[in-house]
Amino acid sequence: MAESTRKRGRPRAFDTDVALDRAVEVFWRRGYEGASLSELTAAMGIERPSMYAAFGNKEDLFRLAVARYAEVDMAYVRVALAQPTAYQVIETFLRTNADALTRSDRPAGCLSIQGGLACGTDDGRVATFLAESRLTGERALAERLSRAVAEGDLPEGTDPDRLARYVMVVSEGNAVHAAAGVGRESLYATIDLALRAVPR
Amino acid sequence: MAESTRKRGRPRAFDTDVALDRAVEVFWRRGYEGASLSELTAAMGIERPSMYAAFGNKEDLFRLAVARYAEVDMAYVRVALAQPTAYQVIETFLRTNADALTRSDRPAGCLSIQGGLACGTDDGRVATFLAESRLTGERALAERLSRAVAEGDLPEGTDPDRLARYVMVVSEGNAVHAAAGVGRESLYATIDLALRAVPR
DNA sequence: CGAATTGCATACCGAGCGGTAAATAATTTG
DNA sequence: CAAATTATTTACCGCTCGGTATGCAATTCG
Repeated sequence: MAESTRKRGRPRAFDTDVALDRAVEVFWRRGYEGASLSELTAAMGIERPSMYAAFGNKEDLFRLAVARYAEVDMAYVRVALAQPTAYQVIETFLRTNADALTRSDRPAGCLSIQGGLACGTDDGRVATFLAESRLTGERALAERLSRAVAEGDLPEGTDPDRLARYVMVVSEGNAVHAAAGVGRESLYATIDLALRAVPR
Repeated sequence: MAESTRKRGRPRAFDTDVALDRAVEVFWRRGYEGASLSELTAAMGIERPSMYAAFGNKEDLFRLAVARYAEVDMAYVRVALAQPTAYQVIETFLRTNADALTRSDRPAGCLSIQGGLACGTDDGRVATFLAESRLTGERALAERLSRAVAEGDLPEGTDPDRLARYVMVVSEGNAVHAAAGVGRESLYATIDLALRAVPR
């Protein structure tokens, strides 16, 4: 952010963003619980205490990883939301989402769903956090669609919340399929069908 | 199944199906990894060695639990597949699925998805198993829809595999939403929209 | 130059994990 | 009845988990 004024003490020997990207990948493949600190720190190229000093604890690291994921791997959402018409917003969102779910250089599927729908001993805090972060995306889409209704870009009486939820349902279902190995072209075919339900 | 001919040795002091139902619930709430043997056996009302003697190991127990889940908690699928028209098959499937995802006496969501999309050290065997079991359902639906195309119940040229996949995507997305606490009425609203994409 | 501050590496902690050995209890077979 | 068989109970195993105490290395401040 700001210019890094030289700090006292021994300088950090690794780049926190790079380390975070590595952590994203491990959490993505393994889920929150399935990712052990040993695998995480090995992938991040640092020792355990460095991770604790830099990021807090495992749960903190996961939340930061999800934030980084949203910034880097879900950049397509902002592009989609900027499309001129509601239909284009939805189509772009679903197709670029499918692309992201099936990138050959990334784990299949979506961190937000892979991360953990159900969890162990943490009283579901992680699952709740992920659900809320997905809901944030759903609300952003709903607001964009609401604007579209106001602008006459969607038929009068269209419920933007319901439409946004439907679009998210399709994207989440595609994420489940992608995690199971379904390929990009198949996801596209599903989207072709799903788009028939979008009012225009 | 068959009449239980008296067996030698000390008789089992618990009902395996009842115990399995309890295990289903724990796996459903916690996921495969999140469910510890301590919590499982406590819920099943038996000690650890009894579980190992009766079911094998944790992974075997999980597979049996999923089978039991398919038989008991997904009985609605068979009802849906038996509907007279393709549209009714799909609508019944999605609505009864939404009911199952939001039963007040059961965990929210779906064991097959909650169970674990990504897993830890087991090389994804559990995730693969769950994906295959979902695929079995998708194929059953595809076959039913294929018959519908042959019978002229769906427009000529309709691809039953794609349509089946779309329906499963909607049901899986709804499962993700349900796990996050979205209620039955909201799922119904999504289904109303989703059904607009179904050819008729 | 110290002195202070910060990060790194080794080695370790208690707890919980999945799984099991061994002794005992309940039943059928002869 | 005793022998054989099977289930249950208690206590335990080695391992890995997330997390940390401690001592050393690298840097800035005065």
